[in-house]
Amino acid sequence: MITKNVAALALDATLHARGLRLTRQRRIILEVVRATDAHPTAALVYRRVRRRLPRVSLATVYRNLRTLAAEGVLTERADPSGVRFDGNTASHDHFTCVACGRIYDVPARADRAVRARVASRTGFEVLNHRTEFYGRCGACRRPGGRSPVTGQRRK
Amino acid sequence: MITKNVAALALDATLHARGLRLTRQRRIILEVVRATDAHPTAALVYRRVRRRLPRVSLATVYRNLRTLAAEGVLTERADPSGVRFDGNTASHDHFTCVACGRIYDVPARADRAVRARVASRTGFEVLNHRTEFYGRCGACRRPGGRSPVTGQRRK
DNA sequence: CGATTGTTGATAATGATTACTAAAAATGTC
DNA sequence: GACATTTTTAGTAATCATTATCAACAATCG
Repeated sequence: MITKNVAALALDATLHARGLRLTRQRRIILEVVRATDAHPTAALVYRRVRRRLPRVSLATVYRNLRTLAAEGVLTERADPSGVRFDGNTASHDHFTCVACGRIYDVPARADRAVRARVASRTGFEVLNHRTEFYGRCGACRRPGGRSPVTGQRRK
Repeated sequence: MITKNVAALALDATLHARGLRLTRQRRIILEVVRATDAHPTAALVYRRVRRRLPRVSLATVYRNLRTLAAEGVLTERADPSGVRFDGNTASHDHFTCVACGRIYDVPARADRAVRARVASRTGFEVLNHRTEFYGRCGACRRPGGRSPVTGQRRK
């Protein structure tokens, strides 16, 4: 490839500093994760990567999601439905709709007071924090939305 | 059984209202989860229950953890290391030590303002929220604690 | 008691993730 | 570019956690 965009160059440098290479597979896997805010599972990433790299192996997808998460290039999240990945590495919170299961990003408040309070109470060193909200999203609150109990559409 | 304590009676009533029975297995599984604040995995619960009921089946443990969680008698939590259970159903936050992996309970602040703010910003209905803190706990900060990077003891 | 319903233990089945390995690709050196 | 070295890949087997199945058992109710 003759041209590379700036982001790819920066990423390449980041990886190289750790003895890692920016392969075609790795780049596309990252692009797929970054292209959505739907917090995809490994299986979903695999399906989408395969549209662009039909011969990619599922193991390659898993391996790279893990590697990229370890490098901090993307983040890993777990909830009872399984492990999900998030290309948005900026600090942010999440809202999980108990009716439809969708996970929405919520901008984090700039709130170092919260960390400081926990640190002073526990004596622990707080490096990071994230809040998970649970409730019903706009779509599910409206008539026709899904009930959180029955999962059926409301009228 | 001739005597039952009040808690067991209340639980029995709760379950009966849903057509569920308080069996020996179910009661002991719950007791085991409640007896620790270590947020045990299903495998750990199984090992401990077996000390009191040597013939219990792993499937019974899974089945009941799921059932009890569905009844709201205990809660289910997931992180990248897997699914864990929490007998403390009071609203509280968590602190995960990135060095040793231990999960500590952190008393929740009485903070409806946080929920209200998210609700007004998103238009969603917020039913619940929980904050996850990450950092190094007291033991791991001290000399001899584990480095979050290498996992080795520090000197 | 007898009928009904819920539960258990044992184990098979499933699904997600990881381990393994020979071949291929990327990188560095001349 | 050719070569040696290192990393990565595809394909697949292995592992691990969880769930499904089902016949036997236990609790509950009339």
